[in-house]
Amino acid sequence: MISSDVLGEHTPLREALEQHGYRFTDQRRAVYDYLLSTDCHPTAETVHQSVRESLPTISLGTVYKSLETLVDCGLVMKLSHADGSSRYDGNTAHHHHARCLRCGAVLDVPADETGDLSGLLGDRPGFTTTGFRLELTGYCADCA
Amino acid sequence: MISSDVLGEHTPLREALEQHGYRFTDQRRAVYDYLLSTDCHPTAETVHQSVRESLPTISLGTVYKSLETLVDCGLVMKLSHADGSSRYDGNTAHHHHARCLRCGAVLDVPADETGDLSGLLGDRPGFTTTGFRLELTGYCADCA
DNA sequence: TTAAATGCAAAATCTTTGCAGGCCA
DNA sequence: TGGCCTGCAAAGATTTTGCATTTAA
Repeated sequence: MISSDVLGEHTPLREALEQHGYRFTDQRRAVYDYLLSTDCHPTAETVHQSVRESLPTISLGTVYKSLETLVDCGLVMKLSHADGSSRYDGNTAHHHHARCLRCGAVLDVPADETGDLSGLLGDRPGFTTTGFRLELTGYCADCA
Repeated sequence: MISSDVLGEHTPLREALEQHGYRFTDQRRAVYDYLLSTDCHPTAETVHQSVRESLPTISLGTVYKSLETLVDCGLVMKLSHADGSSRYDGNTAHHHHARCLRCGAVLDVPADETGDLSGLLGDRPGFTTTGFRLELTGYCADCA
């Protein structure tokens, strides 16, 4: 297949994949592009349906494999919600999530809006903390 | 079935169930007792296997239904982790979780060990925060 | 050229649901 | 006694896996 990357637009993705020993493919690019293009936090199924608009032959299995590859490269975060479903987030800037208890929507919350939480990191008895995940719960503007 | 609750030991559970319009049953009691007895955060399957030691005929379906009932009563928390699996926690005191990135163990972290995070609550543009869930990630003592 | 990735479909998991019979209130 | 709850099994949903074919490097 002829890549549309002739102008070098996807160099960061290409380099991240190469660094982890993966190949650059149209499927992985399409999945990544879609995650970057949206603020929502789609399920694998949603990713599949959306990516099929530009790549009609991509299979759901490949979407799962591509997502796993991107997570392994650190380009994408895998989230899990209280309802147990897995969702994916292509926004790698440090941020948290706010989940509406009524409608289930998930919004991004920039880290600088929550104050300095770096005190959470470091050693405590029995556990060395290298990171954390924070999910705010409450009500979005529409449901408040 | 003859209840072993003749001494009133399970009054809190009984009252919580009644308050929400549910009946008190041996299956629900056994599931709840098991969650209170352990510090780990078991999956539904683990709950089933453990509860069967005292209640050999309980089915996995009933375990799922009992867990859902207990969650609805606010007696149990349903957790979901980055790996997508659902787990359950019978510790209702305010606490956070620390998940080991290597072995997957989940430890409880008392809220008073993480400093005051109450500043996270309240209104921000577009979202009213009523609570939050914090998961520390890092390495447990065995894996550090 | 060749090892890795894809597409497809089957399999494996995990969770929910429907129903006949049993049990709590 | 009446209606909720259980156990069972089947269905549904989600995710993984195996393999022949295709493709990136």
